[in-house]
Amino acid sequence: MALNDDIMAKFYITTPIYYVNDKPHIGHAYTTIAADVLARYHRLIGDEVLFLTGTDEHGSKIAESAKKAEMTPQEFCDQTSAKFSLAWDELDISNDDFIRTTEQRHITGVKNILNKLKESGAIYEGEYKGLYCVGCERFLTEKELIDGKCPIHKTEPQQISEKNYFFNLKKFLPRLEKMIDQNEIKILPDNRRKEVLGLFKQGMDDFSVSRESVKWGIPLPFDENQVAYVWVDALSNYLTALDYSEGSEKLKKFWPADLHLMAKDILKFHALYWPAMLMALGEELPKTIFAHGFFMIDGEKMSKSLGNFIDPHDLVAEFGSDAVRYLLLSQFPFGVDGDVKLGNFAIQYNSDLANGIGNLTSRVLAMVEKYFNGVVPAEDGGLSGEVGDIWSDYQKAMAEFRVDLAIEAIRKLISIADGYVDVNKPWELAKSDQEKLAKVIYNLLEVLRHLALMLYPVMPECSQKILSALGKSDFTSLTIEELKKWGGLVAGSSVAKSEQLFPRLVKAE
RNA sequence: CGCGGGGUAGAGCAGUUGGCAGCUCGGCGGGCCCAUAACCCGCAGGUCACAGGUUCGAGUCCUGUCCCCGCAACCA
Repeated sequence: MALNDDIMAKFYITTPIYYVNDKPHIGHAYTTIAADVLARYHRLIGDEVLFLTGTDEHGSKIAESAKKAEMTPQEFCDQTSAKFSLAWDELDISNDDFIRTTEQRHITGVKNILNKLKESGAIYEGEYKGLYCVGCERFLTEKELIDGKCPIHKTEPQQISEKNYFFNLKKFLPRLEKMIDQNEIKILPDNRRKEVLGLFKQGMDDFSVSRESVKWGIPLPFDENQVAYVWVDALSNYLTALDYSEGSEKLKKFWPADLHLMAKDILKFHALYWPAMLMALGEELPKTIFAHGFFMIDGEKMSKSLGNFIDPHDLVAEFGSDAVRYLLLSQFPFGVDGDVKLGNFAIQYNSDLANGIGNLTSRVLAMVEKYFNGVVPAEDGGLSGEVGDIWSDYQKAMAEFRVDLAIEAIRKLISIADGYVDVNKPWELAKSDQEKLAKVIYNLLEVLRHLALMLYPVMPECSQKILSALGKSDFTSLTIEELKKWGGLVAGSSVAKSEQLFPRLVKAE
């Protein structure tokens, strides 16, 4: 976040690119929604945002899957990649770009990167030794073997070695360790940072950047018989989306990335391999790498064998996009692992969204209608202090990428407003004190405006509905300082009733 | 002794630098009638996994023990 709110900053945020060997599931959605919330928040505070997501489409697994589906690899990728795009549309994801590793701009960029790495001397030739199964046409690990044989073909794999190119990771480790240790490159949450620092102590080997046996990939520019190893290919997307080359305007404008967001499983690649590659390239390192946790579904790990992957599409169909975004992010603190009980979704939907946001909006707008014919009746500052405090909490949370705490702040604001109604009893004031009634209603309306603004990153649709009921739907031209200032609503302007934001779900118990 | 995370109210989780155990949901009791059978207040419910230790004081720091879960096989 910009320390100085009146200077417009850029904010480059990424999700991992998702591997198209799989359909989008709730885990992909979690990462992407979180990124979207942060991207939208940064737009709200006036940053120029580049929010990137996309799909990772190379590798022998893809080629195999395509074969099974009787398609060319490209057709297969087109089809699955489209499923991700569609899923993100359904969830109102506001990504500015969607990169696919089979796109020409990516292929060109990766070749630029590989050439540059080669020229810098970071890449050297070596031998990759392993157990190769002819039937599978790939290397197997020791642990895949059953009785020393390939579990699929029941044959003993051959011990062979192929020529490979390696990246000289070790050379960059001392400098990288120092930078991470001194938080020049921030790794969050803090326990993940410690985990990464622990890896340095265990020691790490150079990694291979190419494969000879894989055909579906990007050929090395200096050796056409090899294709780029999946991580070199995939990680590069953060640069190739900026048209990585000497004179790229996008690169100048947006690099380095402000935030690489991902789940904890691929932290190692982002915290070690990627920065080391960037050092070799002579590029700046990402400012922050944030690895969030995994979740379990009803106490069980998400896995293919258990078949408990959830399709975000089904959730959206049941609760709506806004609610899914809210519910997923409010299950547990952002960053740690947590358990998601699906049965709680409907309960929480009713308590937080229907009874909370929906009902508050409804009761306030109904009172304006009833007591003042839908006209903002006065101006007052009765709740400005409380709202200011909530803004502080909210912005602090967002600056620390703690989306869950931002939601917490929103909940608190709703609770304040509900309590304010109860204490002031507008229905009694209507009979005794019109002047005070006008002020009370004004304060509630103004709270609604602030609520809607804070809601915008998390639930854009609901936010828009509230703002347009208040006649404030166009806020993009205003700075955050202007927006969050108390008194945005002017006496005499008219307010519409809103449709039910979150219809109550009938408990299916 | 592979590395790491964790065991706090019926459920899901917070507890920052040690200073009176909190939040949400659920349960029970009251209040209110503007609102989506919504809202507000109060109550009950915890030996903070266990055993030691440091301290005026430990959920928090130290030592040990037990249990759960990740990482080496798909996977955010």
